[in-house]
Amino acid sequence: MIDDDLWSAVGDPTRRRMLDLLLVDGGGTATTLSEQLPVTRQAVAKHLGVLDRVGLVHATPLGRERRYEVDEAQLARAVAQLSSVGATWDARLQRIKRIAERIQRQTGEIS
Amino acid sequence: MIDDDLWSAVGDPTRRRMLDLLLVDGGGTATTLSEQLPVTRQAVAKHLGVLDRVGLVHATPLGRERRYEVDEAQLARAVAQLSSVGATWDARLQRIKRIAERIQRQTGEIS
DNA sequence: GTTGACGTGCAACCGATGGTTGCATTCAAG
DNA sequence: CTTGAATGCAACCATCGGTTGCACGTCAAC
Repeated sequence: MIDDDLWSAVGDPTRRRMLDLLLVDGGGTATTLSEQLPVTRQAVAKHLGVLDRVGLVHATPLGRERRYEVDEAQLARAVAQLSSVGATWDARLQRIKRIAERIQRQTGEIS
Repeated sequence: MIDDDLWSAVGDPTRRRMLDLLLVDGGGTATTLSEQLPVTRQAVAKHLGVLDRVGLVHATPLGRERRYEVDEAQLARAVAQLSSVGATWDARLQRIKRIAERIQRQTGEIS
């Protein structure tokens, strides 16, 4: 079954870009992330809270800053669910297509 | 580039279930969908509006009802984008892992 | 044709959420 | 100790998913 919390966490475009930045930079703080994003630091902080709550990132206090890093295992889980839903729809599409072809073939035989 | 509108359209769990129902039933109306969902007809109607606006479904007035069907090509596009983002993250994760291994190897050589 | 039932559309309302601004707090550095 | 950078907290606003209520068509049956 799919985890709606994980999906909706990844569903927000800003959070997706944040995950991307955290991956390429190998971690970051709310301030450093907000500098590379079109939103304020506070908005980034809220998003980090959401990502933390579903376990996609993990915070470590470092001096006066709060460094966040991606939890690779959890992100891998999220990726797996994405591809799972995609595969389901893909299968349904192909099934519909097969049925459509079969019906067309039968109709052809009848007429 | 990724299409945020398409993504956020399939980002909602109710809309995902609606797409699923439309696929297995081969189409439906706001009323028939709401009977198979834990939300009201009006909520379903709003979601159908969203899906229609991004081209994932297509409506055809039929007597007094309004029948909706999935636009397979557009859904295929959405699936492609899902797997695209997933692949990007997957690649980043593996790259990080490779770098980590290399650093570990170097550290091992140094120490 | 009227009546009634079914399906739809529109509007108002509510709670959650993504976003903002502003301010208080903490901690490193001079 | 004071200053500046980083965080945290609170209030506020717009949007969105969801609801209820009502008005408008349309099909069918009397």
